[in-house]
Amino acid sequence: MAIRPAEQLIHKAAWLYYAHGLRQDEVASQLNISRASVAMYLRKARETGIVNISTSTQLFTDDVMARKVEDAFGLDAVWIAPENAYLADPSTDIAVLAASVFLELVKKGDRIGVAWGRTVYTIADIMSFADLQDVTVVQLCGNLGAPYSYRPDQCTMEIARRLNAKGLNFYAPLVLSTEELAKSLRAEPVIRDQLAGIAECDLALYSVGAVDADSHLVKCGALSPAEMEGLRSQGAAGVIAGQIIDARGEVLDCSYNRRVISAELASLRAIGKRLMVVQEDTKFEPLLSAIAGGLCTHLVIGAHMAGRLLQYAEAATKKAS
Amino acid sequence: MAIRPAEQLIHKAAWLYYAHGLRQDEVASQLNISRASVAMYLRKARETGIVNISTSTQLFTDDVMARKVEDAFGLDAVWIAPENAYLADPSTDIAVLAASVFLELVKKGDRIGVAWGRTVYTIADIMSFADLQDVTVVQLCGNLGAPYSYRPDQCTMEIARRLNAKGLNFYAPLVLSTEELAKSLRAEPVIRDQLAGIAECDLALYSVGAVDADSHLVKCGALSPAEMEGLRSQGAAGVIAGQIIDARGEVLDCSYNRRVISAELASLRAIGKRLMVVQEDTKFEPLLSAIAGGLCTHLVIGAHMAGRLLQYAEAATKKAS
DNA sequence: GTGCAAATTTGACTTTTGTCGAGAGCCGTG
DNA sequence: CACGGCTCTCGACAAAAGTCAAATTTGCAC
Repeated sequence: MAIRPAEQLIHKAAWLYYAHGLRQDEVASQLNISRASVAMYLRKARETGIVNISTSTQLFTDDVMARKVEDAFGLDAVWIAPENAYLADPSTDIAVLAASVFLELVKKGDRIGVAWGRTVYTIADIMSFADLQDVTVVQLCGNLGAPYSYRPDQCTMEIARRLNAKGLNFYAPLVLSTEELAKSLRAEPVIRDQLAGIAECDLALYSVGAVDADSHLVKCGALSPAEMEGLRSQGAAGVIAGQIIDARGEVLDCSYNRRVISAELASLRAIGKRLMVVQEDTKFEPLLSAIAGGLCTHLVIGAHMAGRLLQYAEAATKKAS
Repeated sequence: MAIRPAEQLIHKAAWLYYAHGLRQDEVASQLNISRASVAMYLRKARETGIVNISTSTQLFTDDVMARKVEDAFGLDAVWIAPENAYLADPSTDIAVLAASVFLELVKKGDRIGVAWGRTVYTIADIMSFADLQDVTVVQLCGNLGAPYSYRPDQCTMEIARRLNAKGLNFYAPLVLSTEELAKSLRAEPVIRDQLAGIAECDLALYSVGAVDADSHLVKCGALSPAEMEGLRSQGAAGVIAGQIIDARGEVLDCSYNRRVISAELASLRAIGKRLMVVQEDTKFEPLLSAIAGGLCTHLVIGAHMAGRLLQYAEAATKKAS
């Protein structure tokens, strides 16, 4: 990337202000520009990730509850957003925490898989900017053409933009009308390569969807409410990257799943750090399934959900003994 | 580390302010404290590394000159502080840059070797705070009892403090009066372990000293000006972690070196990232020696020094062809 | 060269933040 | 239980940073 003169100025201003600790007016006189310009440059510096301001998420993992959840479910790390203790809007709280955790987990040169959903998009939307080098963000599942603001490709691109990373989109629909077509499309070199590349990721970011009429799969028209209900009776327990999973966290054997273009669960499991973020309390069963299926090593949830998880784990232990 | 209630408050304030982007007065009303307290908590958050503000050092490596130096001397990365373009005090500029580079190179769980000198202490002094986990800072050489403000152990401890890391000091003098004593001391388990641990470091931070009467070795009384002059005529070209090196970057064969308790050069070379910082222009020859001896993979210097290095490299190439 | 649109820069104003001394609360000691 | 020393907190003021519309410069097509 060539260094444009404007960028040079932004960098100089940021350097003098943040690294040397000069005041804005001092920076202004150093660079022979007005202080107002300095203020503007500094904003740009923050927005481009030249300057990074990050808050430690330590305290959210240090939580006793977080430790217990880790132990009970064998997870690598758990962060718990203390509900209603902080903000009026609790779901934002989880997203903000998730974004920080995400940025803490990303390393230079990483390959990152990103799925789709309201949760993921919310995270992308509030995530602060960073200047990671050689980071690639890959889309984990096909696109949904629906006029939704948080389409899979948008989630991917927005996160890539925030990280100053390369975004690798998936130019295929999430779900096709026949199994044959899906099979042929998966065999296409472009698609095949993309799918194969998923297992090479270092970090995945996704949420889990519920199997009900509120699901995005229904809202975007991929499935009708009736079909969804049918799948549920067949054992559908959650939605991961556009695919239906059962209670064990395995792909449900159904026509819909065979028509989907998305990351194989085996590929997802091959990713070292699988960060799952769950905002809604209604996603308790889906989350349990995802954990059961080993689809999550790092977890960000709210205090209430954590409570339910622990309660469940305790009950299971008692029954076992 | 148990979480003290005060720390909890600091963390909450920092979280609301930096992660959620609330204003100080909003944070204050959320936490039911005065805005003045919030301001104070935020300062503490910055000072303890709960909040991290870092500026990308990208532009200093992107420099064409930096690339040329990298290529000419086979270094992994070079950062060049543009002299007098930025600040009144050019040496501060180098130290600020070095501190940023250092923080960029440190990773969680790292073991870091730190040597000693005015340069290193300056860096420690202006380095911003961070909250690295499981980081250990080890002292690379014995202590100098002299009443200097930048003793080896102080450099180590200060950096450890800033990083919230564990500091491992070296409880031995840098130089002893007889070779026998030095040898016995090196064989002591405590010392031996410390010396052995140096090769396990992931990152080293040091500068190189000049062989003249201004050297700290002279100022601290480890060597007399006359002795120093004598060493110079024996081929002394620089000082690394209290040891005298020759122009090839090898330990000079002399009594002084045999009386020193410090990291073996072989151990230093075993460290993956060796960050060398040179402020003074007078340290041209010492720097060349250090580079020749493979004691430096990452380099932070000023523009003037960079120019001299390139000039030298060019001349060497011409002579060779 | 000229004219026009877009981007950049600035001064003046408002809002937000930093600081400091005074006062309140706390704790061990005599 | 009164005392001094200590830390923590707050209100009020001063300093610094953010914002916006107007002015200026820049880039570009004609």
